[in-house]
Amino acid sequence: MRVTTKSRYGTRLLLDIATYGKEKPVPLSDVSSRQNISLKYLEQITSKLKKAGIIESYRGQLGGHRLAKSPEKISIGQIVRILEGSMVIIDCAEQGKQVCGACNGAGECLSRWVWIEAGRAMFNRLDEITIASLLATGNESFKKKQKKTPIIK
Amino acid sequence: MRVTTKSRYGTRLLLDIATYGKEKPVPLSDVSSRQNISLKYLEQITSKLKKAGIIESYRGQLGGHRLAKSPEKISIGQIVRILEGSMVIIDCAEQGKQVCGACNGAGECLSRWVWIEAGRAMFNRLDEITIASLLATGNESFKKKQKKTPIIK
DNA sequence: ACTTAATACTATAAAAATAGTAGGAAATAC
DNA sequence: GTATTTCCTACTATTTTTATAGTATTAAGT
Repeated sequence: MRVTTKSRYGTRLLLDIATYGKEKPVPLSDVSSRQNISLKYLEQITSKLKKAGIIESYRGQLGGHRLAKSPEKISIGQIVRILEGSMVIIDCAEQGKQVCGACNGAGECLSRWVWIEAGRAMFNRLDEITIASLLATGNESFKKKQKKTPIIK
Repeated sequence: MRVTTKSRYGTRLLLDIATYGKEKPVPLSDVSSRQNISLKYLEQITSKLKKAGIIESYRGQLGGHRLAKSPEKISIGQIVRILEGSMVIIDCAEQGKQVCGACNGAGECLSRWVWIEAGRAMFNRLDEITIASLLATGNESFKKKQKKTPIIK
């Protein structure tokens, strides 16, 4: 169980655009070299973010991407929902989807609720964190936590 | 991003054992037919749960598995930690693991904290839910919802 | 002792998801 | 017209997940 690179790269992409895109659109080639992420892969990510109204894009020379909303209004929860393939912890727990056949047997319906809860807890937290809050306060609160996590090698 | 079948089957397995294993050990063949999960796959899951001290196993005829702890002391968080391949949301956010190279670049260290938070929020919730609490609250409210519907594994 | 029913272990294979590439078309600035 | 950029679609490689298979071991019942 892990957040895929789409969400992780997407978050870094938006942090990058938020940081460097105040004056002018940020081209992906810049993001690619700063973040060390494949240009072509970034293109796929921006495509989704654009369709979802998170960023706006400009073609041609001097083109690039910028945030379509203020960083306060972009939560990590949104980003993950947009970029992650299967949104919630298990497919059949998603809204509107059919309940799985195993629900007939003992246990699955009980446990299905658990995964809904797990996803809810995670997204509740992720919805509290925004691009703005990350840029503003994330740096310091992170540095404190980082001391607790030993860096090996 | 999804919880794998290991955790989901594992939870159902333990619910099953908790339900049917009060008197005698529960053989996996029973669990397999009740839960409609491959016997061989269940064997792999029990192996991990046994090593982690969640269940105890008995070979031979009349053998099977039973809980090694009281159901109150088995949380879903534990189960997921034991059965899920990459425990936390991203590998490099796990305790004791090397921080990824991208942390040197802008953004990743900021965002890395996010995924740690996400995992923390999820596990905090999952640690509150136990096999016992599931069985206690679940039996009435969830068995009603069971319907015959398409199978999603 | 022999049969049966179970776990234990290790290896392998099939399927699905993830991660990344490739090539070219369209737009825009100079 | 050229350089730089997004846009779009398809493809491929890799990894992870999800099993299956086969054999060995253990214990109970007869």
